[in-house]
Amino acid sequence: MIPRTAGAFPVTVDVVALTVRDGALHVLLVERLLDPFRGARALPGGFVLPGESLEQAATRELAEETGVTAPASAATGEATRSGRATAVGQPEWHLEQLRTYGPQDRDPRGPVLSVAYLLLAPAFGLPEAGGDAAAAGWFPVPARDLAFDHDRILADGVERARAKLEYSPLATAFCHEEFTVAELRHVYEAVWGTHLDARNFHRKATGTPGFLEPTGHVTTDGPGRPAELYRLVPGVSPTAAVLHPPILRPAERSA
Amino acid sequence: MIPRTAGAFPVTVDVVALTVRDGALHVLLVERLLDPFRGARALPGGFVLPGESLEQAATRELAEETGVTAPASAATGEATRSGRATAVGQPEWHLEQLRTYGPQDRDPRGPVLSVAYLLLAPAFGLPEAGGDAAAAGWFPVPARDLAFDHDRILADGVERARAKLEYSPLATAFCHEEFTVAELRHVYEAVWGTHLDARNFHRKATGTPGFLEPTGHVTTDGPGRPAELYRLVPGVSPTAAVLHPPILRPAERSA
DNA sequence: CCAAAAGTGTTCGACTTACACCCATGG
DNA sequence: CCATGGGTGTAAGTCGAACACTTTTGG
Repeated sequence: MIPRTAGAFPVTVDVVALTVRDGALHVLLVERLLDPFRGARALPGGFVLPGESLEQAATRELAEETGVTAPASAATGEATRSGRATAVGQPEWHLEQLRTYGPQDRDPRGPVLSVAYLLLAPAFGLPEAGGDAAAAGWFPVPARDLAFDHDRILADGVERARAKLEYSPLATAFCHEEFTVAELRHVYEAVWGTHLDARNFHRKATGTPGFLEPTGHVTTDGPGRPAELYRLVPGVSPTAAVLHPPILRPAERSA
Repeated sequence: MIPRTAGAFPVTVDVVALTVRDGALHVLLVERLLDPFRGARALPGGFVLPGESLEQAATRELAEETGVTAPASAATGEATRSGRATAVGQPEWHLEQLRTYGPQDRDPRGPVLSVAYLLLAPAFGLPEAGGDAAAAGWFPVPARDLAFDHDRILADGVERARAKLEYSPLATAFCHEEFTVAELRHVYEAVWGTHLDARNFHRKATGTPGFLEPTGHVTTDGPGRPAELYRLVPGVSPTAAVLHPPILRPAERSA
């Protein structure tokens, strides 16, 4: 039924896993144990196996290479799968398709198609490396000299994350379930690399409908007045929902 | 070198080709001559051949099934290929990757990966059908009961186009090289399905930096004062550039 | 009491909107 | 001259930026 002239291509998934640590954006990278690019750093990823969906392949490769796993019981949206990592910090995930690269001129072994995914998570520890990779770790963005065309894929993933912070509740994907407005603001500042006015941000974030819901709890960390804790309004998808009005980055409005 | 457990997947490209005709958004559809879904309407597309890039496959399938061709001499951006159709109206094209679907549960013949592309062009006539398709034609959006998962792909493409009109010069891709402000406004109105105030739109469009450049020419079509002709500022990519401030659709600002 | 962080009120300027008004052409 | 569409001026409302100010904790 499928024409004989049609090519069949090996397909890989590569995951741009981003988090905010120490006030800066970090990406999850592995060191390659096998050729090609042995010893180089790369995005976690690998070949899609027969019978798998792309998202299944992405979560499987992430588990094999970095030890981060998500149970199959996770709630799943249209283009988004959310899970809870059973590894260390038990953070929630948000996985979103980025774009597809190839198949020509990106792998020395021959034509390979790669479907890139963007994963956003709060900071958590890395349990172990495994599979075809060693020394999984968080590296500050931008990272350089990655294997294959991963420099470009990383740049595309970071740009997507930056853009989506503006008009979606995506920033909450970098926070734990309950968070303060200041923690949320630190996410915006880290991803955009800008400084935001704490007062105006507080009013804007709490005033945007469909975004933040107070939990009634407070934190008393460090000096200063205790902050109220918020969560994303239940039922709202951090990757699919749209904020009105948007949270614009300062440079945006230089007309 | 590539592990034997890795699957190899047939890969197709499907093109969501949009244009504005008679004040409404239309999509280019073909009638399938072969099973599966023989006789059903579908997006133009087909299998990627060995040695091809995804964009090459997209333009080849478009040419085979609809007769619309673009020369290889076209200027090419990062994720965007622009061409000039040699068919009838000689319009410029803008091709942009949409997203990837599959490989499971979308083709009765088995797992098939499909990379969807979004093509935007000014209205032009369709020369002929060919290849595995007949009766290529423009159909009003939304279209229903398309083959495979093409209903969803079309919906994703239309939503992408609607969103990108706001913050990119994408609307100019639906116009010929020189166009009036009213023609540009009709594009926004057709894609969004809204009415815009002609006076305010004129000021906004001509006042946004990096968007419109007067050519010095005028049109004298029909009654009324002749309109000045504009073009997109040279060197600006309709798909990649960002407008500041954006052209927001009216419903957007209901806070 | 003081430092520090959370949260509120207020002012100013930029932008959106609605619409009055003028301009230039065909019939 | 008048209908039609192109283009500009202007005033009211809305929103974000900047920042003074109050609140609530720890030392």
